Amino acid sequence: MGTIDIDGNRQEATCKQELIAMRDSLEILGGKWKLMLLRYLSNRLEEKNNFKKIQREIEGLSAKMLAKELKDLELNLLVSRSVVNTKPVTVEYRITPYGLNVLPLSENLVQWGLDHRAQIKR
Amino acid sequence: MGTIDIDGNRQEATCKQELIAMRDSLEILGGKWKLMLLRYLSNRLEEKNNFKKIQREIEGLSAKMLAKELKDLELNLLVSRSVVNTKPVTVEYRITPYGLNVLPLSENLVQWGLDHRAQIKR
DNA sequence: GTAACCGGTAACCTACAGGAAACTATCATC
DNA sequence: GATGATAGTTTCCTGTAGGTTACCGGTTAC
Repeated sequence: MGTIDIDGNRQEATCKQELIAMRDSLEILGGKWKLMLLRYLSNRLEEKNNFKKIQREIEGLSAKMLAKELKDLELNLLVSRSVVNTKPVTVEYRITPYGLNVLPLSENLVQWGLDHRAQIKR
Repeated sequence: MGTIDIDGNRQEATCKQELIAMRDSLEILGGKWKLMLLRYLSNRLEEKNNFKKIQREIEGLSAKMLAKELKDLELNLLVSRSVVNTKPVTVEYRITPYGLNVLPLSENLVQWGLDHRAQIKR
């Protein structure tokens, strides 16, 4: 029945889990291009987003990084990849319904960044 | 009166600014210890948070990194540093009122991390 | 047959983040 | 005058994120 020890441990565990969760988020979303890709895809739900098209439209993004970031996002179920039987073969990337959950977070980051820039200018 | 060109440019600029703002946020808050430090300080508003005390209580955090992260946070007005005339001299770090604005964002990251861990387990 | 498109991969390189350990300087205590 | 506390700094080292360039295998169009 909740000795100080047990409560202490439980609270500490929860706190550690929170920190782990926070690092998870930063690790999974924190690459140079990941959030940018998710925002890009979320703005183009109706389009066919092929590998080359994405690379062409996001300036500075190399094939290697694009492939890697997309793989990471796919592993985390945030993006889906499907090969289409066109000639030559094309691959379509889409943000998943689950991936759309990242958008509020991304909006918060944008907002904080904008506010902060204003704050620092003072 | 809003030609296509003007609207197009305005929208593009806004979009770019959003991406810049997002990267700003990740850069400023994205170090290994920064958000952790802010959470730590926000949980100890009543205490005197000296350098050594912080270092002792956050496991794995070296003096070098602590000094660096605190400096960065101070530059961004998120943390305040004040030297106290004790013997030997002590330094008190506090999260600023402005710094408290980061907490909702941090909570969102924690929540997303927790949710995501649950999602991946399935 | 050769040039151009697709979706990548492989090899190499650099810069920076971050860790470990030793060191500095000041003051207090014993 | 040695020990230990304060708050850092300095030096050295390593791992990795990310960029550059070249390349591959398949298909179509000229």
